Amino acid sequence: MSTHFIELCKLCEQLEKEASRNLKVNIVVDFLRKISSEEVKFAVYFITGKFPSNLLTLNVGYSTIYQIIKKLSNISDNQYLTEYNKTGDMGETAKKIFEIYPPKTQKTFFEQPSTLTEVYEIFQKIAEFTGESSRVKKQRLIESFLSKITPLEVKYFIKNLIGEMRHGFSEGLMEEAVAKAFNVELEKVRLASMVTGDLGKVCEFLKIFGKDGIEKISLTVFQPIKPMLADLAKNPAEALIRHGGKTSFEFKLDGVRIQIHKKNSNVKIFSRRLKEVTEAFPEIVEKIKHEIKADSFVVEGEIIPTTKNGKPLPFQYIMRRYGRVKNLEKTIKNIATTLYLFDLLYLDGEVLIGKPFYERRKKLEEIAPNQMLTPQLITSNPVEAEKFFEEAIKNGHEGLVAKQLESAYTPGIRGKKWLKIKKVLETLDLVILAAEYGHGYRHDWLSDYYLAAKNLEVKPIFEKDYVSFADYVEKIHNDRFKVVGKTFKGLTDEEIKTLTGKLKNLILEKHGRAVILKPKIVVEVAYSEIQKSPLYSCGYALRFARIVRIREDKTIDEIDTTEKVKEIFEKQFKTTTSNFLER
DNA sequence: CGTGGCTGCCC
DNA sequence: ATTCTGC
DNA sequence: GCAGAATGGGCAGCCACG
Repeated sequence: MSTHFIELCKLCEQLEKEASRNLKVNIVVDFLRKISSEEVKFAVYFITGKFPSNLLTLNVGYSTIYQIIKKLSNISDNQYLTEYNKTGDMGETAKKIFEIYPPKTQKTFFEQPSTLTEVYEIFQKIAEFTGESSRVKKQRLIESFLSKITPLEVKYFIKNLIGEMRHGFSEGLMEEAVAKAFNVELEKVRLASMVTGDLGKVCEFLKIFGKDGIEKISLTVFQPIKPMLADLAKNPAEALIRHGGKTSFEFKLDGVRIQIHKKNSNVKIFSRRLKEVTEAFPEIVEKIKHEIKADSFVVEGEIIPTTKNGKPLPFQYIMRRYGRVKNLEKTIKNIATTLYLFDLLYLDGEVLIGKPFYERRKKLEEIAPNQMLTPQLITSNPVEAEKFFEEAIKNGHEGLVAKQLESAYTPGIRGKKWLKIKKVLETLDLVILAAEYGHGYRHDWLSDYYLAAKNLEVKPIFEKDYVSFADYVEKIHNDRFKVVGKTFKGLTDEEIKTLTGKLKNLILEKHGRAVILKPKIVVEVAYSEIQKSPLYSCGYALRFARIVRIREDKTIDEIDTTEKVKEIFEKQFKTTTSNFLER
């Protein structure tokens, strides 16, 4: 017995309206119970709005969908904008538009509503189109499907295409629903979801084999596992207290987190989101094959970009290696990598994720050479811990990760067993030069801000001097300011609301959902690093910028300059990698 | 054949 | 990735 | 305290288009 997609859409509408998490879970529990084992995994994907990333890659985003909506309904940009501004949601906007301007339907006979299986097959086909004119084929397929279904189905089909559900029911609550629907302990569902990376499959398994089926799901070599996440701590001393007085500190390295699976001579490398990236790192594969003394294992670690001497390079360099297929050999010569391992999840037939961290680390030390291990210090002394933190920074790393010695590997759960402690840089005082209306629940507020520093080196401006919106904003202000980043983080909803009121009085120009502002509002901005920017005209950008507070006491003459931004950028790498700047 | 826009994924 | 918010 | 929503910079690949 198959389930109609429209039933699932109605369920999502209920979730959207319901605030209570418990009730949301109950609604989904009922749905999962009555659905067939063939379709239950599709329901899991469609409700959470996420397909396992190794299963389907659609290569369809906002832009494509926007074009499709426009084409099918034949509306203008302004009509779309007016409708979008009411909700800030693309799926809802399409639903409203199609109710008023229904697409010309191609159906000549009465069509049955689509089943979950049929809808999934559409997604599969979208993913499968590659190569020449694949974009057109994807687009045509979506167009023909959207013109056959109801506006409500359009809404959720589109939401699934972009993966933004906004109904407050994501993977965490789905795990609860699955546990409840099949009468299994939540922890067991979580574990199964983590070792398979596919909650839909777990659900299908439960449906077919009943509640005992879940015992059969366990870590398997070449089946990537969801990584354990860390919470934030302010400093090493706080981490010590939260871990009960004694803990393990490791350098926090700024690269890409990977897990490496090996069985006999076969090696695979997976990313944090379980994508296989083996091909990008042939030198790592060789190291793993020759330098680790075990036949089969799953290890976890970080690959960082380094000079040939092993000194860390900025994060941007690893991105030139990550996922690279073209010019691999040449890039390898220019950007070396260093692998640091920090965990062992499986070794020669034994699953270790339930074992305490200190035991896993000990076994890791037995099979891996010392220089391949993340530097570690186990201590109960806050002074020593602080020294270790300083040492990490001095060596060009991000800070420390504290790991509770007794803790099991609980992938996905952001608990307090692992704590990250990151270095803090001096803040910058910047002016808000432009802003954008937000999306979803923030659609009525100017919630995204362009941050700019004072520019002392003003050069003559030419008509054609800009390519991006940020450049245009600078031009409007005669280049007196330079944009160094954008942020939506740091302010509370109340502050955003109040600020929106103030900013509306400063509008110089409107551009779609963006506004250019008179330079007036000064904010103190924190960030984790200053990066080289190919996007902004001053050449620098803030990484992870967030507003600390609004500086009512400061005028725009008192904000920081691009010179200062440059100084901080250069200071960042002076101690470690002085020579990379010249390259 | 080069380039720009879009997408996915890393942090 | 970071931050805030409702449950 | 957890789960979810909102959304940053920047990299490579890939396709569309001139």
